[in-house]
Amino acid sequence: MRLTIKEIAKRANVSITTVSRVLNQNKEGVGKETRKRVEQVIKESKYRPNAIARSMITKNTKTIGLVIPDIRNPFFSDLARAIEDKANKMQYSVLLCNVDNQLEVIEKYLWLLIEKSVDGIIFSSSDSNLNDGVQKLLKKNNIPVMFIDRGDNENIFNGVFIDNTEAGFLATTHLINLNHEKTGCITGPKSIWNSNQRLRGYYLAHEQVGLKVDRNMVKEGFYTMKGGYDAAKLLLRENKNITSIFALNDLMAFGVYQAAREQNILIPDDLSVVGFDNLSYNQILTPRLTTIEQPIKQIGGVAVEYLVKQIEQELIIEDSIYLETKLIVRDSTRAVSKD
Amino acid sequence: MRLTIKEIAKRANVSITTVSRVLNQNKEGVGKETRKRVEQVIKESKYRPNAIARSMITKNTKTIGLVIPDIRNPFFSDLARAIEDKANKMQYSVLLCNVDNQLEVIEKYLWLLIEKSVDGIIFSSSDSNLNDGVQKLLKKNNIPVMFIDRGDNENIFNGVFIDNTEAGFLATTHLINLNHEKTGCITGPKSIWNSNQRLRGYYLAHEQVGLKVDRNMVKEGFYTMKGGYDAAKLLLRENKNITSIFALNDLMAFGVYQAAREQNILIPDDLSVVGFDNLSYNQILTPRLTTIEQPIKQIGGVAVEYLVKQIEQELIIEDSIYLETKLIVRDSTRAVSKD
DNA sequence: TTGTAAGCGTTATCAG
DNA sequence: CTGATAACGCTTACAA
Repeated sequence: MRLTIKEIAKRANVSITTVSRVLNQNKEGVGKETRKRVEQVIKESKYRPNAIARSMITKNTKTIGLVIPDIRNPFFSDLARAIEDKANKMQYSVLLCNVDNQLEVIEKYLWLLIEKSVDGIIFSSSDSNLNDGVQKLLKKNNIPVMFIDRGDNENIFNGVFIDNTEAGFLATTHLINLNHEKTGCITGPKSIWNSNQRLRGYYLAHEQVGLKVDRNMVKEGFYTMKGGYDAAKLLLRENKNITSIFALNDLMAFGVYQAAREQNILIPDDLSVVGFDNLSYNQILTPRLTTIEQPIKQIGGVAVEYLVKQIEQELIIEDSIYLETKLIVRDSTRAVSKD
Repeated sequence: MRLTIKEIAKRANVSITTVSRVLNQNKEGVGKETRKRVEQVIKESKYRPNAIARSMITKNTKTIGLVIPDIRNPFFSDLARAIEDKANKMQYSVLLCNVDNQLEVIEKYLWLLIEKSVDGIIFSSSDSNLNDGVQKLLKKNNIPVMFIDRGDNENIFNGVFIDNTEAGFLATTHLINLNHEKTGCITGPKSIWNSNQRLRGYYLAHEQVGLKVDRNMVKEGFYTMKGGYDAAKLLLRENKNITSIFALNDLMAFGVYQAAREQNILIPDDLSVVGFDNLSYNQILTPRLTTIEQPIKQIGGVAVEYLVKQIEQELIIEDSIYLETKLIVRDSTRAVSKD
């Protein structure tokens, strides 16, 4: 059986209270000699306090739930890593939940997280609205939640975001400034809010300079490589005069590269491409991809930080946090000569 | 405050024991009427039992720790996903631990997992030997451990593996059969056992046909894209007559593609490339990469399955499990004409 | 079928 | 400075 505080107390010839004090308070409450003896016994016995029992009293588990669509998506693995690092630094552990954007799975997991008494939840899912029941449950159980990347429409919970519209505008304007008048756009799933925002930026950028966007120029690519590939093929087939493509995430931009290569379309000579996310693994692409950088590490870090603030200071974060994006111009975009 | 079983008992006008019975046993022990009433109250109150309190009694947490180098490595995110899926199906949650192959971090995390009383651990790290103290601790606390991908030299714990030597042999033989007599090899870190095994397969394949391997033909690529890129450049510079490269994981093969493209070396015309892992995201590569398929999903699934077996049946798995690999021939390898 | 009570391993309260 | 003792919210004998 596992060692308990009781056994340590016995071995050190003190009360369990004293052992507990040694375990928890660093300075006061225990005589120097006693402390030394207890510490010695703890070390010798390789005793570790039972966090479960501790949680019963303290009402915290030092654990946060991370709810994301799929850890295999490199955007989310980058994010998960950032979150885990920061959480770890702040003495929290991370429970991983892949929910595939499925409402039932999300709901099931949230119930589980409640049962397991996580101290807080970091949440990112396409479904912009949490199931109503779960929402109330989270509120009722007073579990702090931070959204990242993808928000809830009703702003019941706060989060860490970027200005997707602005970023979409930025990327599109970059292409327009390069004289591209026929820019296709490959979007994420229609249900995902941030994709719609980025698309909105794309439209706004065109509007601002009086450019009209053809209906055929916008295709849904589902935020996947394959989706981007398929959408690019459609785009290239239906629009002979297309000169550039704005993919609303890097994954889909990869798909565009693939489609272009298959059709012997040269990037950037024949086609300029802009992505979104600046995933670490897009280094592999030749030519290097021009893209919007999301401060993923920072997003994760800030999310944890504010979540812990809410947890420990029982503070309510009034507003969502918005972090800056940046256009990173590399080699996949080039100016076209004006007609 | 959060609802407790006591409150539910009060509301349903029964004892907490009865509520507990309704919560846990599905068929017996409670009268039909009573059960119905209690279930009704539970539902209305949106009551969820406190898993922490339950764990105190039952001595299990329905949680497993997943210790891996870095979730951003697509091999490990594929694996993590597989593990999480299977664990979830078996009613377990997954605590994520990125340890970057650093011994202190590993040790710190294992202590944490012990404190948190995880029911079992799935472990993958380059450092082939666990710290001795931790090893004993795991044994002493009787925590089941399954290794995956990377084992411990001393076979103190079992795991799910592939035959890396055989797979390395297979891949190399494929190239040799294609008349490649000058095949470079890009390895993982020297400290990683599975890389050494794959390299051994590479040597064996050459030996078998009486081919000598030049010292310059083997470079360390550290299992990273950048490492593969650097190693490929070295390989190409130092060996003018090289006709193929075997990268000991796909990530490094990506780096080889990049280096080749930069030097206008055509794959497979000028250079054949074989990878290892068959990561889902290597679809992006043109030409499609010939590689060794690791049954990642199965590895994760089996690891969880056997871990849970150990946990629930308190069964000791006698031997490690070895799963089959497969050579997937695609477009990155081509025969060279014999001199 | 139902309920009483002990106990899981801690922390917190209060007394000595 | 130290120690008894009561909680925490459940499950599980054991009793009725």
